[in-house]
Amino acid sequence: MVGYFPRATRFDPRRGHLLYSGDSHWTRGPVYQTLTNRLREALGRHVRERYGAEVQIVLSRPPKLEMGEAASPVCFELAKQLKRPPRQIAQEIAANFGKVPGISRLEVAGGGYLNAYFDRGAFWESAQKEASGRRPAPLEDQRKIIVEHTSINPNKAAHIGHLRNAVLGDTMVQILRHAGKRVQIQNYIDNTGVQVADVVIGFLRMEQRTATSVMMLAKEPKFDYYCWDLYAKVTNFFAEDPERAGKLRAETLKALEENRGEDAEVAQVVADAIVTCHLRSMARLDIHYDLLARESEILHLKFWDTAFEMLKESGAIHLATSGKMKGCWVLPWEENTSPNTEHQERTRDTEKRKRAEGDAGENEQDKIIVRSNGTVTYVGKDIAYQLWKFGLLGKDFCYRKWPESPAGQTVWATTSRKSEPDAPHFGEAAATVYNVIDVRQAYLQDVVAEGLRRLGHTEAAKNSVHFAYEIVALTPRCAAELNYELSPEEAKKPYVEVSGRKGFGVKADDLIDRLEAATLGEVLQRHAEMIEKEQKRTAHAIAVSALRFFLLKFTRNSIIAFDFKDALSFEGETGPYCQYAVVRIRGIRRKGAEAALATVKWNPDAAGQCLAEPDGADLWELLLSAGSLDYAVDAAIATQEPAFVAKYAFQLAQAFNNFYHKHHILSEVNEQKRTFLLQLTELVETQLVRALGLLGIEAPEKM
RNA sequence: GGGGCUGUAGCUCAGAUGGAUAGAGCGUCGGUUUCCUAAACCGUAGGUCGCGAGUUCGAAUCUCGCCAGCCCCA
Repeated sequence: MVGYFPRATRFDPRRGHLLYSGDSHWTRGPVYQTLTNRLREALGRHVRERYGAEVQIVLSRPPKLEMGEAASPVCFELAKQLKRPPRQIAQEIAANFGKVPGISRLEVAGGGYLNAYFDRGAFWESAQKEASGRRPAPLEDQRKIIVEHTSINPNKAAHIGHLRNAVLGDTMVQILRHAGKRVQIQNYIDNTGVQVADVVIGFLRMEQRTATSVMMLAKEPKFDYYCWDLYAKVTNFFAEDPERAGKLRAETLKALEENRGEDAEVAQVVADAIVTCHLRSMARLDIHYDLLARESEILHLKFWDTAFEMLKESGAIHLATSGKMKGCWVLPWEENTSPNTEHQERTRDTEKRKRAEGDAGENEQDKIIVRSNGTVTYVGKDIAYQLWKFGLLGKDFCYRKWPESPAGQTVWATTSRKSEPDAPHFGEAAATVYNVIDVRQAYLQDVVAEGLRRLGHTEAAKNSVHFAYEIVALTPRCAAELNYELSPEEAKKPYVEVSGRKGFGVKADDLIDRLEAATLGEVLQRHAEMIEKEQKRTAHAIAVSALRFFLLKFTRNSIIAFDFKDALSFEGETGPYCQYAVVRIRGIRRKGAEAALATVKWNPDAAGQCLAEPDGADLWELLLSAGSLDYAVDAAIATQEPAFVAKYAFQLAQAFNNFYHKHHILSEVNEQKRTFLLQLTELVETQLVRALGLLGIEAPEKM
C-alpha cells in the first residue's frame, strides 16, 4: 500500500492537523468514549456474574453535569427480569461494584439510575496524553474501505448540490482515517453518458463547431461555465422537437459507447476538461481524490461484458420473453425486502396475483439491466463497477496520472492503455464501500446491491453502503436573486430544486468567490496591518470554513434550503465561530509568550485541585468536552453522520467561549492555577483544531 | 398503484442504540468592551414534539391508523 495514502507526515500546515505517521504508535488515552466502554463492559460483567442476567448495557450522558458523566438505566431492565424494584437493585450494584480505573464512584439517582462520576485528575492526565499522541497509522493488513464521492457528470460546472456530496464524502473519509481505517477515495466519471452526449450535440449540431474549435475552447479557464449555459440551451433545443432529440441522442450515445468518430473525440475533450475544472473547484475546499474511475474504461475494458456473463450464468438476470419488457434482460425485483412479514406477505400475494393474471410471469417491478436494443442501463454498469470495487470481477483497470491535477496533488485515473509503472494497486478488494449518492437514487443503489446478492456475494451486498443525503434546494428568495422566474407551483413551495438541465442553480465557484469576497471585507476591517497575502489566506480559510460547516451542520436526511444570507453568516453555529475560539486561544498564547510569565514548578496535583468541586465545575465541563472527541467520532461513524463532529466542534468552541468570559487566564494570580488554565486552553486548542481538521476546516492565526 | 423520507419554539435545525426538567442557532427585547480582539458573552420571551390509539415502569424516539408535504419505481 504505497503511494496514495499520505504517510510519514507529522504536521501538514495546509490542513492544519496531524496526518498519518508511518512509525508512530497510537495511544488512545481513556478519554470519554474509551472510559464509557470500559464502564459498560464492567457493568455487563457484574450484572452477568451477580444476577445471571444478559442485558444490553445502555449508557447515556446525564442531563446535568452534577449527575455525573455517564448514566445507565440498566436497573429498570433488570427490575423486569428479576421482578424487584429498580432502585433496590441499583443500590445493590452501587454498593458491590468493583473499582473501574478512571471512574471514582457510582451513585444511585432517581428511580434507579446508576450515575458514574469520573476521576477528574485521571481524566485530565489521559486527555493530555491523547492530545499529545499522534493519529494511528492504518494497519497494513487491514482491509481497505472505499469512499466514492463527488461523481459529477462531466458536462457542466459543479453546483451547490455537488458540493454537499463532496463535503460529506470528504469529511467521512477524514473521520474514518482518524479512526485508523485505510480509506481510498474514488470519484466516478460518467464520461460516456447522456449528459456528456447532450453537450456534444450542443457543440457539434447546434453551434456547428469542429472538434478543433471545441478543443481550443476547452482550454479557456471558465469552460465549465460555458458548458453550463450550453447544456441549458440544449435542453431547450430538445424540447422544441422531442423526436429529433431522441434520435440525435441515441446516435451520439452509441458513438460515445463505441468510442468512434468526431462525437467520441469531442466527448473526451469536453469530459476531460470539465473533470479538470471540477478538481480545481473541489481543491479550493481542500477536497482531493485518489482515483478517477471512468465509465469509458468500464466499457472499453469489457467490465460490463464480464459482469453480464456472470449475471446470465448465475441466473441472476433473465431474458424477458413476453410482455412490455420483451427482449430485455431483467433483474427480478420485489418491493419491500424488509423482514416485516405481514406486510411482505401482502405484497407477495399481490404480485402473485398480478403474475397469474397476465404478462405470462413478468413482473412490472423487475428492473431492466439491458434494454431490448442491446444497450446497457447505467445500473448495469454500476453493478460491474461495484463488483470491481469488491475484487469480485476478476479484472482490473489500467492506471495513469491525471495530467492536470491541482498543485501538489497526484490524482490517478483509469485508462484502457498501459498502466504507468508506479501506479498503486487500486484493484485490491475493499471490505466496505461507501457510495455517496443523493437519496433519490436509493432504489437504484438497492438494485446494485441486489445484483451482488443474486450473484452469491451476500457479504459484499451487505457491505455496500449507500451513504445517502438529501438534496440542496434554493429558497424562493435565493431563486429570485438569481433572476429565476418561478412557476406558480414553485412559488408555493418552501424551496426550489436546483436543475443543471435548466441551468438553474448556484455554481460552486461563484459561491466560493462570494464567500471569499465577504470574508475578505471582514478581514480588511479588522486587520489592516496584515500583509495582503495573509489577508487573502485568512479570508479563504474563513470562507471554506463557513461553507463546509454550513453543509455539515445538517444531518444527511435534511433538505438544505440554500440561501446566501444563511451561507454567508459568520455568527452563531457556524465554522467561523469555531475558528474564532481557536484564534482566541492563539492570541492568549502569543500574549503569554510576550509577557514571558515566570514558569513555575508544576505540581501535578494542582489539576485535580482546580477541577475539584464546587469551583471547578465549569473547568471540568470544558475538560470533559475537550476529552470527548473520540465519543463524537465514534458516534459519527456508527450513525454515518459527519454532523456529529460538526456539532462537537461547535459545542467545544461554545464551552471555551463560556470559559473565556469567566476566567481571565494571563492575569490569574495563583501561579499553579494559571498554569493549569493555560494547559487546559492548549488542550482545547489541540482538540478543536483536530475536530475542525476532520471537517476540512483550518484555523487561522488571526481573524 | 407500490416503496421510501419528513412533520419538534416565530424561522432553520439537533435530539444514534426507548430514560431524568425536550435543546441549539437565528430572529425579538434588554444588557456587557479602561480588552487574553465583541466573528464574543449574559439575561428575556417563545413548545398540544402533526393528530389519534397501542406496547412499556417510562415514548419526540417503537407499532398501527389518519392528516400534510416531498422523493423514487412503474
